[in-house]
Amino acid sequence: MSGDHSHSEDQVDGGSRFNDSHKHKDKYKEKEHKHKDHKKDKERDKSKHGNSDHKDSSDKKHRDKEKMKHKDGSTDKYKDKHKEKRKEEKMKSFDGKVKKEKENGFASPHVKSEPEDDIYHSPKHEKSLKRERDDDNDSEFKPKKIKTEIKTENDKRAKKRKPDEDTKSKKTKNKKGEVADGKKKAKKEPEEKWKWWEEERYTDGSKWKFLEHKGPVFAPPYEPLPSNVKFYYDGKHMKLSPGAEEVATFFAKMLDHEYTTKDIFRKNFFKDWRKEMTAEEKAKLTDLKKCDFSEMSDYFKAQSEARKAMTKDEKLKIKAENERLLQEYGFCIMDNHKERIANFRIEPPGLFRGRGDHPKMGMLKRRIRPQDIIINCSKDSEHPKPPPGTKWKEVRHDNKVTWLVSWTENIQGSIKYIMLNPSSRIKGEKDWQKYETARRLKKCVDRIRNQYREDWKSKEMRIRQRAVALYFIDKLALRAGNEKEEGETADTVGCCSLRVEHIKLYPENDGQEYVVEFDFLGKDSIRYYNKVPVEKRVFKNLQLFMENKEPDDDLFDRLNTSVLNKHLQELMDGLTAKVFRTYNASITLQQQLKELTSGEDNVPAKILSYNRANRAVAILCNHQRAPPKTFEKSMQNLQTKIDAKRGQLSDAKRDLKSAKADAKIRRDEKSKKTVETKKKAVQRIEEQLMKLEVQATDREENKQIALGTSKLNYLDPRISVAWCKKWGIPVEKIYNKTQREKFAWAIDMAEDDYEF
DNA sequence: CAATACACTTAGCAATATGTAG
DNA sequence: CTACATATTGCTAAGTGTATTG
Repeated sequence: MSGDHSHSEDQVDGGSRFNDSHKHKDKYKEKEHKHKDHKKDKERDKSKHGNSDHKDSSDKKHRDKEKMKHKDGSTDKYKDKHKEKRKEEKMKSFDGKVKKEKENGFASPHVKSEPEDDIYHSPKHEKSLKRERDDDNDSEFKPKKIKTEIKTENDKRAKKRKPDEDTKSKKTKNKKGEVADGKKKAKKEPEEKWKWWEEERYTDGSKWKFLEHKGPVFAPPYEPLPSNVKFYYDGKHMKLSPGAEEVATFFAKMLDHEYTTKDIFRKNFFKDWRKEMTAEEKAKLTDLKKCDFSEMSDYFKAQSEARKAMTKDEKLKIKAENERLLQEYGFCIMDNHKERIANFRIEPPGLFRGRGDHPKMGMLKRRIRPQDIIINCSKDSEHPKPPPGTKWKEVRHDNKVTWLVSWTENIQGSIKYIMLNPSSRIKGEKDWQKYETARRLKKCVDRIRNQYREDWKSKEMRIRQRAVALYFIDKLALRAGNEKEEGETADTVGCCSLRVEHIKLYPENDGQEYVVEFDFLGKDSIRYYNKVPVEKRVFKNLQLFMENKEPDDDLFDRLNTSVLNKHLQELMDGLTAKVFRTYNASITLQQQLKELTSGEDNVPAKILSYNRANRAVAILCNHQRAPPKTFEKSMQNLQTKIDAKRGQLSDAKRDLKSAKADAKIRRDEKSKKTVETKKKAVQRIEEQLMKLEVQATDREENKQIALGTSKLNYLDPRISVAWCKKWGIPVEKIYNKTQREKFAWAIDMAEDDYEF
């Protein structure tokens, strides 16, 4: 870890900036909004600064500039965009249809390899290797053993696999045992956890050989309002057609939300609503302001009250029905194992609410029907049946992808998928692989850092830009920043898409030199605010990049994510911008744990240390949350508890003292015992008090920081597991049930000496 | 290239479940 | 038990990144 040099300090340092950021944010909050909707706080606050000072500095760096190959003065980029998403289907031809009888509601997967061979004839070579435990630095996430794989001749995509996975091919058939075994497990019995991480993985680019599922669960059909719930237009009652009424109810349900007051939201809604109206309705309803949805709104509120007030029995019934649905639709069979599906319900229709300042907010998200749905499953499985009287759009058998169901969503035209749960083999393998890639970066990060530092001096503008951007990505854990189409989404940026208006340069600030102030909205319109001192060369480069540009010009006009990633790919196999986030997050956790954990601490104190380490990462990655609505109150409650405990403690101490005095006089066994008991009591209370205090600290520090995202997505779980083992902390203290399921592989394989 | 299509990860908040104090 | 606080799960938008297409 020596290689992580000062970098780590920067990052931890970054912590203080976060507080600044929040102060800033809070101040802003007070100033600008009353805010009933905390979401709003995050929404764009275009700072007025940044416009003024990019010009004045322009003469300074002539020399710098002369050296550069500025192709032309223009700041154009690849900026034009227009998009129409539509996609065509492609069918792959597979022949051979073998249906197995069902078991457990699923056609049973072949239990031996023979049938497979029948189905997918012409196996070519393949390989697969047994994975090995990765406890040591050197291990790679790579198959170590060759496995049989089957390629279909007409499978066009067979070539897709990664080069490194392709390198050698050998034919080894060793599947049977596993298969037979797996089949048993796929049966009714709960199945002892399957350790997929001890098995070989596919190396031919296929994601599965057998896939069977029941298809999606559709949103419940619209239930028209009872006739006593009326809609009024311009004060007059008006009965809406079912189609128009449904859309109206979507709006009515959101009436309390602030965004129904937003112009864009209303405009988009009204436009889409009108599309659902009959001709007469369309003619009559011309002004949203004259629409009165209040009865509808009240009705839904009453409904939700009624739901809350349901008897236990009724609630149980609903629960049971949900459970039934889960059992029927919530699982699939993939390669001999029953696996949990993540999202088997189709998204119900409603009004789109993007995050931040979204140009499409309020648009109608339409209802998805069977004919919109593409099913993906294996040919030799029992295909899911569409609801009676309907048809799927398509049933395909593409084992180069992991999804079971897809459809195209109408707001952005993007594709939505039903996929497996994070606990599934297919997700877990990928996750594991992600951390292995980050660990490989660890081995060469010094080299890469040296290289980009060199590149700050390059005579080519694009290389300098690339190097400065990479520096930000590395040092500040910024996201890559793909370009987005204007007008389609909220205006947010990442590193490569930063604009001049998003940074401000201070040759000197608060006693520090070369300070860069970042202020922009990132993913989910979460504000990133940070002031960081940077190296002089970086600073000078930034001045250069900003020269003669307007605030809304791209800072890195000769760079985009694709160029950057191509470069990274050359530096290390599998390296992309986001690997830096994973790497820096994980290495920071490891370092912080090392630094903060103290052997003498008791369990709660150690856990506080863990949370603090986790927090350092969350800060680095800018994972924020709105302070919980009940935050103040809950802090207060905790404080009350603490005070009470303190009282208890002094009482107990007093008791102890008198018991001691008593014992001194009486000198008998009984009083000695009393002293011991009292001592114990004091100790216990002290411990409880400490626990509460620690809890208070933890909570306060966590006010607007979300730990979950980094824990789930950026921190190599083996670091946490190893830490738990090393200090004798039960892993349940760190990971809840879902998390333990997701990280089962890590919990099983990491030893106390694991090093990221 | 550059635009587009696609697949899959990452993200915060809302809804729901669970725990706990009264 | 209820009421409330807190933890967990669900939801789905919004990113990243690669392959395909023009």
